[in-house]
Amino acid sequence: MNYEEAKMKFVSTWGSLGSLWGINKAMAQIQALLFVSTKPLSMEDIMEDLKISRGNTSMNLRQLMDWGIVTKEIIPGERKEYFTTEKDVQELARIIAKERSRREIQPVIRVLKDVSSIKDDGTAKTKELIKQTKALHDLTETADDMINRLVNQKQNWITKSLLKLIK
Amino acid sequence: MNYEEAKMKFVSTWGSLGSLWGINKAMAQIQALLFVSTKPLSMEDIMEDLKISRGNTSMNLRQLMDWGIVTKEIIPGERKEYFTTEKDVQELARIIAKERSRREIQPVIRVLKDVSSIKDDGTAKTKELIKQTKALHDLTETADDMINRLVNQKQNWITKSLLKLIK
DNA sequence: ATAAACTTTCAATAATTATTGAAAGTTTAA
DNA sequence: TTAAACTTTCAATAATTATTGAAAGTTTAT
Repeated sequence: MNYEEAKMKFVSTWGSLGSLWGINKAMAQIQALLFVSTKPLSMEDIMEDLKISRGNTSMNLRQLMDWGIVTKEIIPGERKEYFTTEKDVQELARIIAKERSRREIQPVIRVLKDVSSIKDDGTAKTKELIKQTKALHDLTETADDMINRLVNQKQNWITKSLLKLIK
Repeated sequence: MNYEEAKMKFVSTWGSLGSLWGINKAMAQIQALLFVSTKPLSMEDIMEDLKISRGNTSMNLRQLMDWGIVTKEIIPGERKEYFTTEKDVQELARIIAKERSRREIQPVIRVLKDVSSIKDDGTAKTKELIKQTKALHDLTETADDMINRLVNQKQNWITKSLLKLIK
């Protein structure tokens, strides 16, 4: 496997993994491309390499910037805008975890709280609904909290946490 | 909010959250419905409650069974098949984490390993590709391993882990 | 062996989501 | 102020994914 093959394989695999962290294919591929690039890339560069349209590139770059994963780089003397992504994997994990929590997990926690707070009318089915949604609420909230703690220990969080679990 | 409203709210929220754990809406809604039901439900029951077709119900129940989340319940004297879901949230989390790891994370880890193992031809771009995919490989592998350790401590894993992290 | 009761399969269709491309918008240089 | 260089927007379209429903398949009771 040569450089180009390996790069394409990485970009497309990372792209199809997008669903795992809740973003679309093009968005994940753009991020992957920037992630292994030695220098900032222009919109032209990205369009050409991934064979996607200008509009698509523009929209997905904007989304990546909203996530805080990609930043605009101004190169003096150049008219074009250039883009780079966060290169540190741990910082990347931190940003992604935080955003997913905010966008998807928090709203669900709120619904679970509402549903599990309905008035207990004494029937078995109401009791079951309350019990089960409460259990789900507690699990979701605790897991979310744990992940946030983990990722907010900026330095080497995974290694540290793992050590604590093993000992 | 009365029982029916609360139940529907829970089922539809959990359904739209399906994407978070990598399954489709109907599948997540069926699981949600079983999760708060006081008794096993038949295909009829599910179709009626969620207003989805027989085919859809059948296919999604099969998938839930493949995941190991839902099981068939034979009720003596009854011709119909009945279904129940795992009711314990921690066991549920364990199953989901394990399946997602197997289905999605492991294949990606393999690709990252392959890509990061290409021959270093000395160029800056090859060095960058190797370095970055190796970092991603290590992060992904360690995170996956950590999650597996966490969820395999069947009893109260979240609480225990959290305590270890706080102290 | 037959038929009723039930489940599965899968081609057709619908719904959703992503992508394009061209027009409108913006910025910069002269 | 003009025009070139570039980016954004968004309606139209394409691609993907989910859903239906009816025919085929299976099981059970008689």
